[in-house]
Amino acid sequence: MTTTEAGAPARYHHGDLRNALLEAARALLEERGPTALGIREIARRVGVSAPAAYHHFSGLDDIAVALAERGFAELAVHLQTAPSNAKGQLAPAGIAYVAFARDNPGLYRLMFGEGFRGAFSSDDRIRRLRSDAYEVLKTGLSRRLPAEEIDTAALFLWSLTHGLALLMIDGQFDPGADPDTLVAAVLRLSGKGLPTSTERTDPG
Amino acid sequence: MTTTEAGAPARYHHGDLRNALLEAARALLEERGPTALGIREIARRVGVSAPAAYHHFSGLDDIAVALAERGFAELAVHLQTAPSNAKGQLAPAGIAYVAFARDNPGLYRLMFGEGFRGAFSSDDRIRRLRSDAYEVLKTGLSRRLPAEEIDTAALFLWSLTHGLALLMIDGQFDPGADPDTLVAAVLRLSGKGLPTSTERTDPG
DNA sequence: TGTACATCAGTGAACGCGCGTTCACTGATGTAC
DNA sequence: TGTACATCAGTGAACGCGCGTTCACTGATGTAC
Repeated sequence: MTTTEAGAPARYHHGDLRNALLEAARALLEERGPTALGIREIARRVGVSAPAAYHHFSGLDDIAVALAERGFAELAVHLQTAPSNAKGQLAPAGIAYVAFARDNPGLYRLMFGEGFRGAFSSDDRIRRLRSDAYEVLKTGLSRRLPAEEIDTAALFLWSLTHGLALLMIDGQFDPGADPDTLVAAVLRLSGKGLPTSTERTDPG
Repeated sequence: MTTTEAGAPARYHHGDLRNALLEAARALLEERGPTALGIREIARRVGVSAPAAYHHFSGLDDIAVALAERGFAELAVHLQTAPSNAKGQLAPAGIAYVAFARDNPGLYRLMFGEGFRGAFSSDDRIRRLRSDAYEVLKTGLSRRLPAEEIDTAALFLWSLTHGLALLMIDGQFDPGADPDTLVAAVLRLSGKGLPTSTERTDPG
């Protein structure tokens, strides 16, 4: 009965093809990036013909959307289980956020539309998932900030973590020996502000 | 003699094809994104055969690199001429940075590798340009911060502006009536820090 | 001032590729009786 | 318990497309004498 496990010899019906396709797609995503996502290559990796995928997805865009959905769901779990998030501290969640992106760079890029901008912008599922994530962030901030500052603060935090995550996975700078330490140091500034800063904006 | 201007009737030699190709490529970039960059389409827009481009570029990757080079050069000018940057204030430069990305979203994405990750990561010109930009940022900070804090502060600022720029050009949130005001408000937090923040990191 | 010629910057045709998707099909499964 | 049959989940072949790039070529340009 373990024949279904490892050395399963090409049964006609796969049994869990939808899942298998998504997993293969995800591996492809991490190996070659969102731009390289393709139905034929995904099917090839699963050992199935390309048209078989159409019994489970309406097309390539649909696969991309499903991957992004999984990504957002995982990210949410990741953030909610970040240590001491419950105490109202932000750094642990920020560190977890960046860690997720570093662990799943291809997926993270896909989640933000790379390669599928057209498909995503017109898809309500994606829009919903992103705004859900954003609401979680705002809720976290609501414990610590007056209502009228929450929107700006949330955008500030999201920008910082999103930017840091992307710069890291793009390899845009030398992360030093311990990337996590660097992330923590940068996030610490989000509480302290830049020292001796004196920016003013012109009135008018 | 003005025949060379507008209604120029298909001369065999173009005269300034390299430039024309880059400009057409840039328009394409903004219309359809880095993923849609293609030699055939670029040549088509200029009204020239595709192989003609090979007299000026070694291939598609080379065009992308040239575009990114122009982008970084323009961004640098944009930042250096930001109002009151000379006074050591950071907000104007930050606002200019985000404005550049908003004005050239396709180009900005390309500059950070979208669609040409492979080509860019192995290209020294790009690497050099990015680290040049980063040095400019650090120099700006050196007027206001002790040396040992500059690296972290620079990464903090770059992450914040990069993230904010991308979230804006991706249309990830409602920018409200005046996007510039929102950007200014977010950047202001980079000096103040998040109010009532008390994050600590565990020792060990 | 005129002409031969090297060089430069275009051309159209073609190659080979891999893609997403559709089609008519067939093998496997499970349910009704 | 056995059998007919609907349904589901695969298959291989094919379509049409657009791409990057190469090739042999030709028209235009400019320089040497």
